[in-house]
Amino acid sequence: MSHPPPPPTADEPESAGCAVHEHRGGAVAIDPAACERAAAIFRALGDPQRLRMLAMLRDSERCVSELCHALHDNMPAISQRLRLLKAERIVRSRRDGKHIYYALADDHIARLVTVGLLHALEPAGAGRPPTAVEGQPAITV
Amino acid sequence: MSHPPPPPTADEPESAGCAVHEHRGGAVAIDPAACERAAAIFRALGDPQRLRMLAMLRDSERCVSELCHALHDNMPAISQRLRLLKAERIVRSRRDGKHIYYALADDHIARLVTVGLLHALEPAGAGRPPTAVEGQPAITV
DNA sequence: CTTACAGTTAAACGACTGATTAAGTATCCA
DNA sequence: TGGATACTTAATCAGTCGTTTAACTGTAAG
Repeated sequence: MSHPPPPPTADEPESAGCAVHEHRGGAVAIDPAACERAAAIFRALGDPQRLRMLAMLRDSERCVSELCHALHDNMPAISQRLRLLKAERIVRSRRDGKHIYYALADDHIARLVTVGLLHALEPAGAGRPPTAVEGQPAITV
Repeated sequence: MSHPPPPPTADEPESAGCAVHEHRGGAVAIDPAACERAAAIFRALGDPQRLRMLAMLRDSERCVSELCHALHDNMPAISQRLRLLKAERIVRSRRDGKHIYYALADDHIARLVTVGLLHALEPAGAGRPPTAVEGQPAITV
């Protein structure tokens, strides 16, 4: 009792209240806005149906009917997913006559989809753990 | 009316019912299990709080108290998130006395986190669109 | 202008998620 | 053994997400 957890104020006090035995410097220097945006992208990728769709679009652009047929789903469902993906600027759309063609917005998305799917295909602990020693060079992306 | 959309049977008929004007071969050859797994990973990354945590763990392993302090959140909340991440085999845990240290499970996760955050930092359409012409070499990851 | 095709939008509803509070487990030290 | 620290688990509950049905918009063809 007697020390309720401090409400999430957005500063970085090294004061008491949280009895951590021994702190490293606390290099939290992560841009919150970037986290928010990246999480939104990941969340949009975090659905099997949407991911399948994106995996298809990675190869080439497709119109909605094609996606419907390939994914065995009805048009409103596909359209809703496309709308969500477009709102996150993950896909682009282009009209051609009666058809609307969708494609990935940029290469980064394609890379994310590919890396994710590759990881999913590999055995459980394929990439050896990053050895957790601080001071190793940053990941080269 | 008069042609209700076929219920999602799990085969791939090129029969009628879906009036697509002109199909490409339909190279849907995406492993559904891989999609499911990859989507699960993306979904786990798709939360700002969890992503911040993973961004910290990318640098070095941390115990729960450290994460609580750095992220300004209470322990059960952190613990729940860690549990979820561990269930998806995204983080590993190691006990040392009274403390439990968490780290990323492997390099792939670190790469995904890094790529996602980098993309989020860049301006809107930084990676030029992948030109959508089929036949270009596969993305080299 | 009317019909058919291609796609979007709206609204309702069930399922899942995430935060919170409280209680429980595990390890160390005196 | 008792207490304190470090962390986990359980249970509740509000908010969010995704699917579904139906209605609506836009384009081309006759």
